[in-house]
Amino acid sequence: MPNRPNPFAKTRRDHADETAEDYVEAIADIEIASGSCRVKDLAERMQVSHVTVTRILSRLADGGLVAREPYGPVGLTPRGLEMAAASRTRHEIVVAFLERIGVSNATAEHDAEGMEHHASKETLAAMRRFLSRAEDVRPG
Amino acid sequence: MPNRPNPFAKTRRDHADETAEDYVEAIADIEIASGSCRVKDLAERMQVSHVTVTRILSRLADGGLVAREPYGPVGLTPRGLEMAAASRTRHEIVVAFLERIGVSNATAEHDAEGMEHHASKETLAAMRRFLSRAEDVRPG
DNA sequence: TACACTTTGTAGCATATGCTACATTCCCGA
DNA sequence: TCGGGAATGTAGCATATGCTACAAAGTGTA
Ligand SMILES: [Mn+2]
Ligand SMILES: [Mn+2]
Ligand SMILES: [Mn+2]
Ligand SMILES: [Mn+2]
Repeated sequence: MPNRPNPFAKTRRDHADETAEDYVEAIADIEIASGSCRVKDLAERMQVSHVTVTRILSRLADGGLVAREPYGPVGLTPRGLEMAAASRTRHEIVVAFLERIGVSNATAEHDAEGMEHHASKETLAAMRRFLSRAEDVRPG
Repeated sequence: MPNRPNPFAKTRRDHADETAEDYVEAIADIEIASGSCRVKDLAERMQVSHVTVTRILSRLADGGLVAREPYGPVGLTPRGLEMAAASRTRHEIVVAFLERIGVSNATAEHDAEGMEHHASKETLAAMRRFLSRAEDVRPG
């Protein structure tokens, strides 16, 4: 029953997972880019206050996705790492797909940030198929 | 500046418009399907309690999108009608597009309900182009 | 007409996510 | 080492969206 029979309820469920997915993905990104992730880095990335970040990180820590100690850097648990990897993969598929149908990179990044959370496995599979076919047809 | 320079902020803005867009679209749908739209119809459609619907309708009425009187049916103002038409058009484009890349109708309807709010003009234009081309290529 | 059922409204609670203002801690350079 | 700026934490407020429980209004049928 991945798709219970109401689109609006499904969208609400997608949104309930969205913050966790975006934050763990951002944490992984920032760790890779600059060695360690701080509250401040996330606040800048998300364009919210550090207060909002701190509260959300507490919840993610309670949920076993994030490792936190006061005034320390932000880390990911094994589960957080897993979710980050999956989120990044999905993000990349959606961005690549949008670009392939002719959307500019900037817009693709903007739209994908929201759309990615609503793309079901079936839709992601369709996007992947489309990308593969396009690669088959065009050389390089 | 339709795209201010942060994907997460853009996604939050998309979400801020989402409820209004979905509700006016639903109201228009229900009016067409059954002659008049009641609180109860919306609660069923959205799969939420009638309390949630009532509160949201009050806000939409304050915003000049919805016409309300106590215990009466739910109507749309001219602005509400406009928004409903635009929302429906966009919804149909996204659904048709997903189906065209091979997603089943049920999944397309589910995913589109969330994705539609994040599809920028540029992305919608790309989807439209894709649909037109596909129509050119395949007969019928 | 009267009563029962349905529908809508209201009170009050909960969670998630924003914010500013202020307190505390950390860290680096003098 | 210490003093000040940067980073983080906390208090308290706001909005949006969910809910249940109860109250009030509307509707149809006996
Ligand atoms: Mn995202
Ligand atoms: Mn969304
Ligand atoms: Mn929608
Ligand atoms: Mn819709």
